Amino acid sequence: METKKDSTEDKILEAAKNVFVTKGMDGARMQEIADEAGINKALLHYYFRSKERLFEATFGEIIKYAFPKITQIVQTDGPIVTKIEQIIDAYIDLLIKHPFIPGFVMKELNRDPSGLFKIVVKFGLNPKAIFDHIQLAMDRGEIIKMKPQHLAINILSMCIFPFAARPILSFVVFKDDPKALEAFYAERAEIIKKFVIDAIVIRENHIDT
Amino acid sequence: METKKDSTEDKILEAAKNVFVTKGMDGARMQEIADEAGINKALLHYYFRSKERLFEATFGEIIKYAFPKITQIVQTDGPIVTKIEQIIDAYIDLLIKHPFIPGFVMKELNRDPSGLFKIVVKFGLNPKAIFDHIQLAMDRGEIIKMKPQHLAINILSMCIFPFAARPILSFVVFKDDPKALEAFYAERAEIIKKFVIDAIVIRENHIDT
DNA sequence: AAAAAATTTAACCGGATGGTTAAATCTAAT
DNA sequence: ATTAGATTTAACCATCCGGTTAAATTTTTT
Repeated sequence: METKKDSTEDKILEAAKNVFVTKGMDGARMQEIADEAGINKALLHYYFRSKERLFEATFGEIIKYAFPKITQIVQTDGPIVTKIEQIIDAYIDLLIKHPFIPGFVMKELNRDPSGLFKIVVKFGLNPKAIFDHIQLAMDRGEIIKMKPQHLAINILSMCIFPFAARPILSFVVFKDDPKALEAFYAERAEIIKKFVIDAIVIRENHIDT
Repeated sequence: METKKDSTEDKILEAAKNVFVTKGMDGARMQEIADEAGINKALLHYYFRSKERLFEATFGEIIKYAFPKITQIVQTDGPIVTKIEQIIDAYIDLLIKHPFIPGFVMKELNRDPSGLFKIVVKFGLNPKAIFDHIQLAMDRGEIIKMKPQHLAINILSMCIFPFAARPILSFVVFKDDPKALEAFYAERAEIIKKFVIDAIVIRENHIDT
């Protein structure tokens, strides 16, 4: 199941990713990572001196997929509805490819939120720019008015949560029917897009607050 | 900050709740729980023989708040829109009182999904009944049509996710302004209700699929 | 071929941690 | 007052685990 270069470092990072994502930082064992990488513990420390460093390297690899470049999409011109659709498409696409990211990121950021600062600067996250953009579209009358944060979180919630709560969905909603679960995920993009648009486009009988 | 009977067992459960919720099963330390309960480790094992048992007891206590009686609300008669509003109100109310439940539950169910089975039977969770109920309302033309699972998950997502992702919201969106974050949470119920209703009520210019 | 780097083996250290134990002390019920 | 249960103290054990080390072996580079 290897993907890129088969170098030992990559094998380690790949193995670490698997173990850390399923077990978390606390639950992960260096020995298990070594086993999964097909090497021994000594070599593991030979490459990454400590569990801490290995985790940080792995976390960095994973977090890349967590915050896609929505800023890029937002910066283009065109109706905001189109941009929202693009963002939803991009996000769901990403999450279907990396379904375990949300759970992992939320778990670890809850454990130790200190890493958030690095992430924000590293990815140049600028939520304010996005919120301003949304606000502008609202002022222009493109969509109904609400605090931009609420709209953004509403969209992100519907995209991310179903993946973060995958075990619950899997067992409680789709009683151990993996096919049905995958089909559900595949439908999400279209569903969310329609849902959001129906909620925010302005119509005659809209009670605008 | 004690609430109910000040019995030792309650003190332990209260302390265990705090520690387990913040540190998780793996990260929690028996010594820390004993300290937090104001007792010693020996007495801790005197009441709950092992960490495993203590965790299970605590988890049971916590999980009670995770799946509120939406079934009750659903079973009443009246328009489904009203019921949806009641459910959102109930859920947000609950989450504001217990903001750390979502993160904890998702973390632990991800770590060991085996506990889900017990929960489902214990609480008599019957999602199918809910889905059927939604489907019926759709067939009656009360709201637009979509797979009931999507509607339910959309609503739950917008309710739960902002709490599960609290650290991200706190730092990235409301840069260390706790007041703003609390205000945001307080607004959620109204926002979600309006959002959902605007998305699902039938209007003339609705493109019904 | 020689040198350097990568990898293995296997043992070990030390600290943290879950759990136990035995004796002593305190508290509440009989 | 006696007794049983609750609680403390303090030491202890076994295990797990992150990390180290030294030597041997293999692979790669020069």
